[in-house]
Amino acid sequence: MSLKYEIFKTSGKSRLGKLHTRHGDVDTPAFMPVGTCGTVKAMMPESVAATGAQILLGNTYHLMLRPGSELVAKMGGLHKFMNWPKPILTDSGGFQVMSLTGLRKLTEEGVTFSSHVDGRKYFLSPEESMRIQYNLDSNITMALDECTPFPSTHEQAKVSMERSMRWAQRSRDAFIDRDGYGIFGIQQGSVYKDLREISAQALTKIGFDGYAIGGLAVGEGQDKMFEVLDYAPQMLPEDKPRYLMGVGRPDDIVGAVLRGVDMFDCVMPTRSGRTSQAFTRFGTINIRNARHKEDPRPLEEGCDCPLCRNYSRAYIHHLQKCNEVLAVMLLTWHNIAYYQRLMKGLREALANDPLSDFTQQFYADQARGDIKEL
RNA sequence: GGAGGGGUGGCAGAGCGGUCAAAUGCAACGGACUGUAAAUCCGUCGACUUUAGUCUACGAUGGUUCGAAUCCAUCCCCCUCCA
Repeated sequence: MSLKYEIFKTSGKSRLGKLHTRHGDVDTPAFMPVGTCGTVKAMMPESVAATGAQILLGNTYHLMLRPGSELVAKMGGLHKFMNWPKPILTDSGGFQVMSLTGLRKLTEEGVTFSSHVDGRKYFLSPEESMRIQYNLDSNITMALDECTPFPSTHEQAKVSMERSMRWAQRSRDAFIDRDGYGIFGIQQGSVYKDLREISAQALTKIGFDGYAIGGLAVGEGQDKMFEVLDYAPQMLPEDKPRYLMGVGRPDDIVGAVLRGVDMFDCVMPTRSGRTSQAFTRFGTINIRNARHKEDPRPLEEGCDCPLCRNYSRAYIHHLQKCNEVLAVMLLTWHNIAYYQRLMKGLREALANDPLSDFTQQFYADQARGDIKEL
């Protein structure tokens, strides 16, 4: 295999590790900010790096439409194109199979999308997804899958998962091995344990550099998601990174790390930054709320992001009310910084047992968020 | 002085006899957001009670009418054009 993964220490089901890629290392547990269209919305790549992020997520479907993977290749690859020299993982388009239902047609061969931009038709097969991600120079290519929607009956989830497994094989076959690059398979099976098991076995048999858990955080709720995570990670090879796709809220991430997950991505910190929700040690804050109008305090005491270092809640509230882009930029920066600080805290706790001290403090702090005066 | 056009909920602005507590937008207040069709979407927005309902409301007063934001009279303001 072409991607090296080291596990330094485990604590319960949790693991402290490091993933080595051609473009640098990634300490795990890791959170990957989402940069769908070749940019983390409202952030300069240098700023994203300043938060401590070591790897970004890009998207096959969106970059295929604009500007096209050939152009990105011609411009020297996605790292150079977007000025992000560190590792990049690209989603295969599998999430769009679910999120763009109605704009796509699914067959055994692949998916035909009617572009949400101009209606033009695009065909995405496992082979085509591999070719595009190769063009993008992605360090971690994701197999093309179908993110199974929730709720799905056992039968629907089975049919969907089985196709994803056939596509996983085709993805693996079409993937070109290179040093410092790798491909991850994606487990499906919705909330059904037997299907998750079959899926895990199929993927393990094919053999990947890492294994993702897909089809979660799609509306089933945290309780059900944790039920699945109580067993799903352990079904996957122990010596490879495990990536929970699209998750999540801070407490989702902590809960998943405790259950043995190593990698995460989510639009939550960036999207929330654009919709005035800020994440803090003491829970979320909607900076648009009137109670912040005359609050001279920083958003989060002790945070070293530019927002918290230099501006008051009153000022961010004002910027937000005026629809100023700076509000979006600063809130996004803060949220990404918060997520990276959370991951760093988890890693440090894992390095210096016991992890339970950290998680106990985390849950206690989050609970205090109910006190609105904070 | 002459001619004309207006005054509607925080603002702008529809409505021009009943289906009007009054469209729509903005503002205000709150909520949602999980591999990004999202700087987006949803709700509330006269008062009191709340399935329902009661009361006070479209410059002011009086009138016509079963019924008026809508028609008439008077008054008070505002705007445009001509002297």
